[in-house]
Amino acid sequence: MSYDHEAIEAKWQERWESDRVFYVDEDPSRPKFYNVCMYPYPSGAIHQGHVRNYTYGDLLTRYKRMRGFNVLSPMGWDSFGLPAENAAITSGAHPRPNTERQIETMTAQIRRLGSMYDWDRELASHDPSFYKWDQWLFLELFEHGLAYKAESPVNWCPKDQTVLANEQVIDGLCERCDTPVVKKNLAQWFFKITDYAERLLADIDGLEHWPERVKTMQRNWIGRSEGARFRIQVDGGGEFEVFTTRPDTIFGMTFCVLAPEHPLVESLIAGSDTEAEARAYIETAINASEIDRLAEGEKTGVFTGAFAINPVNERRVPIYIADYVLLGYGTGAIMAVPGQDQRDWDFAMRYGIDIVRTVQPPDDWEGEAYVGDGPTINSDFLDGLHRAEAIERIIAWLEDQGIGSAHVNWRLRDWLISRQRYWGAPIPIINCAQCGMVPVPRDDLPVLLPEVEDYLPKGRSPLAAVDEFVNTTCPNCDGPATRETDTMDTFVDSSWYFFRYADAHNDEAIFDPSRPAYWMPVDQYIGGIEHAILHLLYARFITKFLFDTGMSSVEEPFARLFTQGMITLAGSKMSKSKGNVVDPVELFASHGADALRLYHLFMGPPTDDAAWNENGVDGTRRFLERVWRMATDDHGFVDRDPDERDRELLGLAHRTVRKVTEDIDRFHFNTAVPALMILSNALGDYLDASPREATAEEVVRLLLLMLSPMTPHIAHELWQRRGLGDMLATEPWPEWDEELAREETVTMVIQVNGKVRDRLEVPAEITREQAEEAALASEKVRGWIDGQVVRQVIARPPNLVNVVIG
RNA sequence: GCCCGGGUGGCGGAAUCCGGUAGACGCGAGGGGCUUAAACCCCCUUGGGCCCGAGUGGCCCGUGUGGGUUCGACUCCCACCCCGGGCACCA
Repeated sequence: MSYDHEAIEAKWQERWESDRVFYVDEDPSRPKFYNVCMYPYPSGAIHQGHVRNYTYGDLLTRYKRMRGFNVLSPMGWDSFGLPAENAAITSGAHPRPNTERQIETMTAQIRRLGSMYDWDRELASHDPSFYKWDQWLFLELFEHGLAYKAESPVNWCPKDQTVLANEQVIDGLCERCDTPVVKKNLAQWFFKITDYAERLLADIDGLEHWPERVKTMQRNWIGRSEGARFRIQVDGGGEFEVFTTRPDTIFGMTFCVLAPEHPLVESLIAGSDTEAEARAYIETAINASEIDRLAEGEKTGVFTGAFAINPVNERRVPIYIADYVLLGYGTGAIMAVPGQDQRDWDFAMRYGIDIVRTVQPPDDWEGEAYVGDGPTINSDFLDGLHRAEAIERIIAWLEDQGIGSAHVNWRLRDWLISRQRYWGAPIPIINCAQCGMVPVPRDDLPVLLPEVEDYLPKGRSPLAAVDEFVNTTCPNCDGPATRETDTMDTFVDSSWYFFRYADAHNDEAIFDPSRPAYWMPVDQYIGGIEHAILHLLYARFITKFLFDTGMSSVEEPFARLFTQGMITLAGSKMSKSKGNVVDPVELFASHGADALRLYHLFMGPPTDDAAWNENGVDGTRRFLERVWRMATDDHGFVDRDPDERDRELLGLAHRTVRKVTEDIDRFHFNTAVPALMILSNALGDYLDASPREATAEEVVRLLLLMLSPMTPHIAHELWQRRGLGDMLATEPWPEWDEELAREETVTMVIQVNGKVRDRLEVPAEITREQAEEAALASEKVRGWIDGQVVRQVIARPPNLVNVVIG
């Protein structure tokens, strides 16, 4: 190791910090660039995923800075929530000191990477000066009718002992610990994200610079369905409402199905012949974990003993209970049309229920339920109409009868934000026997999270056991009252923290709107794909809410989103639990931050998962060693006029500037790095011959400028040593000269019938005629043509000529 | 089942957007130089097969499979297979 990375890296990290190179303020005279990497939760040590993330982020910070932008790149800590709390429990330490120690360690490691931030804006969500504004935001939402408490079946993780948002349940398992989630009926706090469903969906179209797959995932999650809602009478009294996307098939309704938890069920089965059977079925269905319930298979159900009246034809149809109907979607009850729905078909076949087709399938139709379009049949006044028209007619009819109307249904459900865990922001509500739910006055914020001895999860919030926290007085009537003891989901913190960076020390307000008005939207947001739905959807929702209340100047928080791939080793994601981590801290010591950064940039397309190669960092280190040697060795420069070799090398250098610039702009870092390697290899060859000082000097200068955002420490050190300046970071990004970048000769490929038969060195400005002539004059080509007719000559000077013979 | 990605040497990958030299660059491997020796460093070879007069040589095959379009296809179109991810009894 010929260069001392430890010394150089420490030196420059110190310099950038003491010179405050990356600390910024609003500056209307320059274009702004707001660059944010998703803030990490303080796990205690950075891993290669962080390194990848921050390497990309820092490259962009430095590059955009050199391109003349006023770049804000802040850093903070997602320090509340389950991961931080579980980490504390594992280590036996209290969450607060444990979290703060971990933040310290990670801060040092992030600094060691040489990635630069405006640390003056650092924030941490467990800090009362931050979560005070979570509580403020909660009150805003509450007062706008967008935060409410309701009892409903919620997802409960038995291991973490808390409820989870729908978004945190993956395949019926807890997102955090993979424990099967069960349903519980609990009174919980929700944010009414469904009020924003329409806008959250529609505005996805405007997110031009978001990955298509993230947009698709959000669209699916929001899940808009158009159809109708209408009421159905129960024979003998009572009614229920159904939602359908196919009201045009209503004449084919031969039974109805209610979800096992549907509130009407009890009165239907009470005293019926099948009561015992029904109760047993409901018991099983409700107690089944989500994962069992979702397993697609035989449709099962039980007859309630009651009948419903089909409103269009007065037909009496049986009402069943079946767990393939979900309480949480639509109305929890359906009209079943087996002729036009495969699930209903399967159910009808199993229980011997009539099937009436209401859409004429094609003549060659051999399937079961027909879901395609066709003329309506067996449907009285709808007969002959196709789907769109039939839907319009039947909705008009339902409206006339006063029993239903057109309806848009959403898959998206309200965001459950209360958690029965210690490590979060207390919900700022006081319950008073006289006044009901009373918001904590804003002047009394923050509601401090009490320091407790016992913070272990036990099925209800640990705060409930703290009398001095729970017992308070009502802000309204001064009578005795109790506090809410649940804490807020940590995703509440991350849904607005990027606004706070713009005005991080404001203790009068969540932020002064004029400050994020300068920085927002985030120009580049970088993070993992795992946040495609949860965090990004919540952040979009809260941004829209802040927009509506005049706090935000933008409706969408993130103009460009970049989702990086995972780092894998031996085929699986690097993780401590799998024991296959490669510790970045060890590599800082052995190879240096620059070599590690460069390897991350080089290893593959940033969006793709990348397989870790243990020798990869050796390779990038070797490259940096060569750059070091070339820039520091005495090469015995020759005093001579520039010749062909100089022009060629300079031309390559300018072409490299062009390529690296274009590649960085489109996030193709993995091809920008090889371009620099090629240039440095060419420079090496050049220096071995009879180098001319002026040429070598210029090429090294360009090389260092381009390396500056990628491997900043070594680039800065060499820049300074060569007397090019004192602070490379503030130099402008190099321009390329098209004239110099032009190649004088190129290799022209000669094909015969599309196969390469010869290669000629030709001037770059060769004309079509000259190219054709040269091709036909080629010895090798003439050998192939020999005796055959040349039918066509396709010339694409200066790269290719194809001679078509035969 | 539906919706996104993707399939190229021993490995990561390049070329794919916009059809025109497939395998850049790096890793690994093999050979050689330097060295008492090793490390470092440097040089050469490295998709598969074949031919000869052995060169600065030539031919054939080759980008998941099968078709198609084209003078020309890793690239575009159709069908299929496989891998990864997302959604999913959503009415």
